[in-house]
Parts: sequence; C-alpha cells; structure tokens
Amino acid sequence: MDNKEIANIFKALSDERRIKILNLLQDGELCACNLLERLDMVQSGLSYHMKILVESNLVVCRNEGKWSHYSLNMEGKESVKKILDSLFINNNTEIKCNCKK
Amino acid sequence: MDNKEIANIFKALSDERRIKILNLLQDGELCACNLLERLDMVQSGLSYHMKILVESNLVVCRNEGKWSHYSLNMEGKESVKKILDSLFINNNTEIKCNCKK
DNA sequence: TTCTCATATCAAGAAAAGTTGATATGAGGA
DNA sequence: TCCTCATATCAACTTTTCTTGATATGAGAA
Repeated sequence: MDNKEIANIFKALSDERRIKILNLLQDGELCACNLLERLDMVQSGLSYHMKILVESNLVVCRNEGKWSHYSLNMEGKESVKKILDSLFINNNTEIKCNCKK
Repeated sequence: MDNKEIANIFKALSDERRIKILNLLQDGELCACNLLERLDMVQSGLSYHMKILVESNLVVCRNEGKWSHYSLNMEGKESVKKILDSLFINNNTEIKCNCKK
C-alpha cells in the first residue's frame, strides 16, 4: 500500500459529517433514508459521503431491493490500526541530524 | 473530543506528503533542513506541513538554537487508535431500519 | 409497461486545503 | 551592533473537496 492509498483512507475519516455518520452506525445497520433523517444534508450529499466511506472499506453496504443498508466494517478499523503501526515505527538507525552547525 | 477535532486529527494524516514525512521520521529525529533535502518541496511548504503534524500531536518538535528537530510521537499514534476504537463500536441496540416498505 | 420511490451521478459553484515566492522573526557569530 | 542562517508567516494563486439542484438509473408496485 503506497502513501497515496494510505492518505486516502485517512481522508475518508477526515470529514466531520462522515465521523457523524460513523457515530450513527454504532447503533447498528441503517439504510440511507434513515441516515438522511438523522443528518442535516441533502440526498445527493449523503450518497457522496457514503461512497467515500464504502470505497475506503470503513463501511459495508448491503443492497436489498431499492434500499441500501450500511454498517460499520470492523475489518476496516483493524486495517487502519495496522497502517498506523506501520507508520509509527522507530527504526533506531541513529541517523543523526547533520545540519551545518 | 468532538467530531470536528476527530476529523482534524485524521485530516493531518490525509495528505500524501505528510505520510512521506512520517516515513522519513521512522529513522529517527530529523531537523527541518534535513527533511527538506529529502522532499520535493519549498521551505515554506515544509513549515506548513510540520505545523499541522505538530499541532495534531503526531510529531514532536524540539527546538535547539535556530534548529527545529522533529520526531514521531508514539503517544499521538496511541491516541488515534483510541479514537478509532471509540468510533467503531457496535452498541447492538438493534435499531431496525424502518424504511417504509 | 408505466408510475413511484430509493439511490446514484452529474455539473456548477462554494469552500477548504495546499503551493509558492516574498518577507518577517529570532538565534548565533563576527 | 550587524550579518547570516533556519524557520515561520503572509498573501496570492492553484488544486481539491464539498454542496446543491437537476437528472439518471433501476427495482417493485400497479
């Protein structure tokens, strides 16, 4: 996974409205119309944000007839944690800063 | 911590160049001039990005004379993981989706 | 098939974030 | 003090992301 892909996953988490959506999904699976009722947002806006959350694997979408049901993806969370662990490593190679003193 | 603050922390991680900076800091503390040598970026740009990383507590800055030395903040990483855990919870309240069938 | 409803996509504009060169600040050396 | 160097800030501009209303798609009901 390259830096651009990593940045994109965090980008999915970097919007206040998308965090609010994750909050709402803590209570269980919800369909788009139910999410919409609980958010101050137009339908096309919700669709835009849900696409970002689903594509970044943080949310799962289950289609049933004309409805889309969304739920939190715990595997997505674990994968973000693994990314964090891979970013915050101390290789201890003791590269000393060599500014021209 | 409210949703806006949470979004801001992930925002700090949502830029490819800042991910690259974290990669570089894996080898240990580096001063701004050393980071600059390793990045394709002008000095004011680096300063802009470092400010974001420091303010979001992902990187620590140690000032020594006219130099600024940066290093990864492991506490910052842990705090991001805690935020993830608080976002991805299943409250199991069984709110059933009530779309008008 | 035709209508209605849930959701997705599009295009245009608004808002936010990133980039750049110029300048400011402030520490140490001369 | 004056000069130089490392870093920060600023203002203008570019790029990216978000928002919105209009329209498209596609499923089930009539």
